[in-house]
Amino acid sequence: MSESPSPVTAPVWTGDVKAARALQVSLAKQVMLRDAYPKRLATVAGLDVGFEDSGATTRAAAVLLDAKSLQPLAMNIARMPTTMPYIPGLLSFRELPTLLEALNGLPTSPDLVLLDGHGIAHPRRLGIAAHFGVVTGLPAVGVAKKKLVGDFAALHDMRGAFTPLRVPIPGRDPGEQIGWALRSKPGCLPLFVSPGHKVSMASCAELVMSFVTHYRLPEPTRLADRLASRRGDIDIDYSRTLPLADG
DNA sequence: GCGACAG
DNA sequence: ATCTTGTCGC
Repeated sequence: MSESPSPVTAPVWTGDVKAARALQVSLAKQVMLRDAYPKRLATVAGLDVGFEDSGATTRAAAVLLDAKSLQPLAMNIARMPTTMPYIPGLLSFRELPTLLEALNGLPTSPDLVLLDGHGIAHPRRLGIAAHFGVVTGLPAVGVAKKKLVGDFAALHDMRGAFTPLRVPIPGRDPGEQIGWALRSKPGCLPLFVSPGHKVSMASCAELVMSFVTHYRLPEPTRLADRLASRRGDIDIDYSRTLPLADG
């Protein structure tokens, strides 16, 4: 017998916090912490969410970039009615449905996805990037601007410096590492990077740094953030977009 | 009880 | 996240 392919299903908010947390514990077991993405990345996507109508509408932005030049190749915006409030630890139930719709609107599937929020650096090891990865099967990394859980030592104020983000474990001294505090830009607060799916702890920090130019945020997430928050537009390099049916 | 708390 | 003035530094 062959395994039934896991359906790409967005999480459904039923109002039951206990049930949502139980589902997270279950899905967290499906997270793959190994580098399972193309050695030579062709494309990388950035995903982020913003709100309209005072929060009544959830707006998700997806940007596809050339992994080498970091030039935008395509973008897509999706909107859905907001169905639940923000609850720390349950962010994916609020934003994932719209993010998946934005992703599906891209012309091609990316080799890697960067999301605004945490990967496994989460109370139950299933932040939005991990949840996204398990649900789509795509390699994903979480890039958060603030920590949700864990502690980290002082970090050098040098571009690219990173130190482990750990969570205590009764008994052992160096607790469990759940991610990294990354100084993507000197003089700026660090970013919190953690594996989402099919990406290893050992490589995720440097992987994210490979997408950072001179801003605090890596290009995929920075551009998606601008579109999601309508803080400006981005220039798509249509000359490199694969032609569709009739042009 | 008190502090923490992605977006 | 969103709102929104003032301020620091290259």
